[in-house]
Amino acid sequence: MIRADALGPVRRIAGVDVSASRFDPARRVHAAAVLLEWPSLALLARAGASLPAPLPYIPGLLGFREAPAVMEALARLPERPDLLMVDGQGIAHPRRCGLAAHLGVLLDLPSIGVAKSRLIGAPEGPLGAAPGAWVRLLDGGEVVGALLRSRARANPLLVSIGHSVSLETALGWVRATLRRHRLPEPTRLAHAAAAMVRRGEAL
DNA sequence: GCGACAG
DNA sequence: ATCTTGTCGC
Repeated sequence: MIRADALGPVRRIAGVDVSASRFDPARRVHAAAVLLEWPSLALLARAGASLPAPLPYIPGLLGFREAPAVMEALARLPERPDLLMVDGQGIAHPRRCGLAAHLGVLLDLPSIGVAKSRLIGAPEGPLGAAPGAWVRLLDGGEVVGALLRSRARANPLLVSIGHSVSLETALGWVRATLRRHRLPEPTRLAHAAAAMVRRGEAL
């Protein structure tokens, strides 16, 4: 995986997320991909895919569980995005291979991980209370990501690079796609879409 | 051995 | 992740 910026002009941003029911005997993983236009953030397309989970949820192995369904959903989009935002970690992972890094490499797409909670690492220091404040996330002396205060009084987002994007650029894109919610639009809309796919509703 | 642990 | 509506507050 490439940790430096290697992305072209960004016109389309895709957001992906997965939803699953713990009671489903088929243990299906429902993935959704949304395609947004930059800079309007207008919704261009949505697609979903449901596949049986290859394995149960195991911290550290999320990529193997969710990547297949996510890749199928992305393949069903009418166009390939220029940038991918994923609900999960990028390299802020024990072996630097979280879901976002996993997907970025397999698809060779610039990718960013936007997780809602921490898997590994520790903040370099206290995080400011003001929206936009951020602090680096360290693991064994290595910078693996950042905590970003996207909204006042909301738990910070864990941003980490996936593939072909630097951490500075990743933070820039996350902040650029934030609106009035805790999660950036690509991930927020993908989350809602994935829930619809799970319920069998039309996108 | 004891905790921690994305979704 | 999911079980789940309304409600309190900015």
